[in-house]
Amino acid sequence: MSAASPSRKRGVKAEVPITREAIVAMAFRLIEDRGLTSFSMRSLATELGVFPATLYWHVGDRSQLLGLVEYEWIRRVELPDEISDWREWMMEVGRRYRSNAFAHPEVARLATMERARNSESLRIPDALLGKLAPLGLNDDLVHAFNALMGSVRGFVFLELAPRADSSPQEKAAMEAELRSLDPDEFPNLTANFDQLADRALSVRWNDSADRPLDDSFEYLLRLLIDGIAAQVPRKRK
Amino acid sequence: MSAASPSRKRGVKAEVPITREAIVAMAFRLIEDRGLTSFSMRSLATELGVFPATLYWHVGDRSQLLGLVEYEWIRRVELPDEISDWREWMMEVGRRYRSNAFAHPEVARLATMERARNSESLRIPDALLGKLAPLGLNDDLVHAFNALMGSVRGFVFLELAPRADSSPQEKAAMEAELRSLDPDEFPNLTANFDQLADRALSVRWNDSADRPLDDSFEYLLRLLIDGIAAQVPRKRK
DNA sequence: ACCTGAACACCGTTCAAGT
DNA sequence: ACCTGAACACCGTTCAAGT
Repeated sequence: MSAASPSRKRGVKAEVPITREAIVAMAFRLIEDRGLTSFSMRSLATELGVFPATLYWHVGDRSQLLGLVEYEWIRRVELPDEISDWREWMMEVGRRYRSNAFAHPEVARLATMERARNSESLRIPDALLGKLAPLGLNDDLVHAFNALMGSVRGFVFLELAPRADSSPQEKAAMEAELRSLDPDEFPNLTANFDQLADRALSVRWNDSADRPLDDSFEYLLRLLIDGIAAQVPRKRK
Repeated sequence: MSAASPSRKRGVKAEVPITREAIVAMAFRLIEDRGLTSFSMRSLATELGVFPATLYWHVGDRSQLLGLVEYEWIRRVELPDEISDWREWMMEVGRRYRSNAFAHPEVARLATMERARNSESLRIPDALLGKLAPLGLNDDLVHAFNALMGSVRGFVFLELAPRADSSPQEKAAMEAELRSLDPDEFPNLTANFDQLADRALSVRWNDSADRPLDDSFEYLLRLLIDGIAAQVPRKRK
């Protein structure tokens, strides 16, 4: 149980060749299937039919491996080069980033939490900058960039956050707690409860996978992009 | 080394009385001083001169304890009840939330990552809703709420993220890497590098504590709040 | 009620040794 | 070059037993 099943003899190569790519692919699968918290180097090794130390030879250590998994995730986001209008382009990039996050929520959370230091992760920032720079925002260029990057990535991260520990009956307990808030302590939440129920951050009990905040995300993108557009001197609307 | 120093005898009370509050306060301090990653139930117990099992009697388990630490953190944000204008009120709440995060960055990261299920954490959402609801946004009420909550919390979280592993020479390596980006692969980043250097998400090497993105945060708040204001029917500007 | 002491089932990482 | 086997220094959590 502590290692490969038909335990190999010393120095004998594994039956399936252990490559860097195979390790990363399996790590991606395990994180997504069993959750980031229950992922471990040891369980990964067991799954590959190999001893833990083998992994260290191929991928350095745990945090380097997670960096490779991150890379594998962000790589999946394709840029919509066919869209010429900068506003539509940004909307679409936002949507694709978010779609990719929902397709692999556990890895997405990982990718937001750790610093993405791979230069591949600069592909999207570079493209975004390519759209922002020609607008003539001057000193606000960096702020528009930060506002977009921070809001979009941050929003999606918060959307995904509760996935962590939502057991069957935890949900019910949470719903009951939210439904029975004290109107004296939380007058506004209780007064507007029907509108918010399971549709607002901090007022949800289901996974975002079940009831995503699609419309709120679109609203946010519009707010940001229209706001930036309003500051563009007078080139195109 | 594995427990209290002058090792007490069985059943003898600790010299310093171990209360729930004392445990939470010490956990807060340890997380902030030594970082979230190196915090453990065992080190906390040692620091309190007590055996690990003692903690479990008082605070349940690790995740419940972290919930209490979270609560202790968010509690510190005071709402600016003296401000009547809703736009200024929201700007100020955003600033205070962010200030509190910078005052305790490690705990702030924790509080964003875990689900804050304490009802105290609904104090700010309730107050925000109290300002948004009278604006007459109708169906957009929930979206404006989500856009504000998600952007602000998400932005600050991303600002704080790289704190995790910034050693002395890691910074220099990162700066060097960013400064020597390939202009063919990243034409826009390299062309606008001076404007972005150490001031943009994904293009930083110093801690946000050293060079915070103050202006970008203000810009984001303005974008959001002005955007919402533009959709207010015609009550107040 | 409150705490000890030991145990259980895990971790990440290192390293000499094998082939 | 690549992998084993064992070891080191940790974890979170449980539980009978003590007072």
